[in-house]
Amino acid sequence: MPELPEIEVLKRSLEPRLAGRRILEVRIHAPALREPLDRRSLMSLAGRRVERLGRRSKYLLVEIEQGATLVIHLGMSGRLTLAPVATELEAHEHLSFRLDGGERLRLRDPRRFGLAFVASTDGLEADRHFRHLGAEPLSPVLTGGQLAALAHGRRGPVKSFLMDGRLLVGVGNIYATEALHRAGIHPSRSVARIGAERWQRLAEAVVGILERAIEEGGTTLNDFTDGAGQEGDFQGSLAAYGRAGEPCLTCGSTLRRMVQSGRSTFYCPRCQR
DNA sequence: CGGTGGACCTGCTGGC
DNA sequence: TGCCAGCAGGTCCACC
Repeated sequence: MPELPEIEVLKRSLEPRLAGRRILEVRIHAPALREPLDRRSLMSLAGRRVERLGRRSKYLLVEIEQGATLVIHLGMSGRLTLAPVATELEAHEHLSFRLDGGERLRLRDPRRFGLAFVASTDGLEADRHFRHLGAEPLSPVLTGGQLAALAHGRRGPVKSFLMDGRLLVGVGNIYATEALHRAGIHPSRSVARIGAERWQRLAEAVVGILERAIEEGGTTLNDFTDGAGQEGDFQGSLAAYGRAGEPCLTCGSTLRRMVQSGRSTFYCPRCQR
C-alpha cells in the first residue's frame, strides 16, 4: 500500500499528537514481522519521551529522547493509529505503545511485510535498511537533470528505474504508474532512449503526483489510513492505476494492463510512447 | 549491468 | 453455498 505520500500523510497526522508524549508501556504480540522483533530494544523505549517525527523513503521515523529512533515500515498492509487505551486488541495488532494522555499507538499488519525496530538516531543513515537508499524526490525537488544523471549509462525499462529505491525512493507501483501516464511515457521505454525533455516532464510528473497525493491524504485501496484512522482520497484521482479496460482521461483510448517484473502496470497505448 | 521469478504472509474477489 | 485461483501498495534474494 503505502508509498511516500501515505507515509508523509501518516507522519503529519501523528506528529502533533505524538511530539512531547511519553511512552509508558510497550506491548509486543508477535515474534516477527518481516524480520524478528527485537524485544529488548523495543521495550527499552518505555519511560522515554517522543521528540519529533520524520520520514526517510517509506520509513516513518519516531525520534525518541536519548538518541534512539523507532523506525516503522508499513510493508503492504500496515496501519499505524492512535486510539484510546481501552480499545480492544485487534486481529494482527503486533505492537503497541501506551502513551501518557490515555492513548495507545498501535501497529497492525496482516501480511507482516512491515518492520519495526530501534536504531541510533545518529547512526540511522548507516543502518543496513538506509545505507543504500537513493534520493528523496521532494526535498530537494527532483529535476529532469537529476533523473538523467541517475539513468546515465543504464538500460532497462523506465518504470523499473523509477521504482529502484537505490536511485530514487518513495515511488512505488501506484505512483510510478501514474507519473508515467501523466508524462506520456510508456513504462517499457528504455531509459537509454529518454532525452532531456522527457526527463524533465517525468520529473515534474513525479513531483506533481506525489505532492497532489499528499494533499489528498494519500491513496486508500484497502488498508491505508492516517494516524487518526482517516482514509485518503487520491484513489479517486488515479488516472491509470487499476483502470485497465477503462478510457484514458486524456485521449479516450482504452487503458491496458501489462505485467512488468511481476508487477501490474497500467498504461495508455496511445498517449504513452 | 539488468531482468525475471520466487519468497515472505493474509485477505479479498471473481469465476465456476 | 463452497472452493480455488489470482491478485494486492514492498522488499530481498537467487539465478540467468
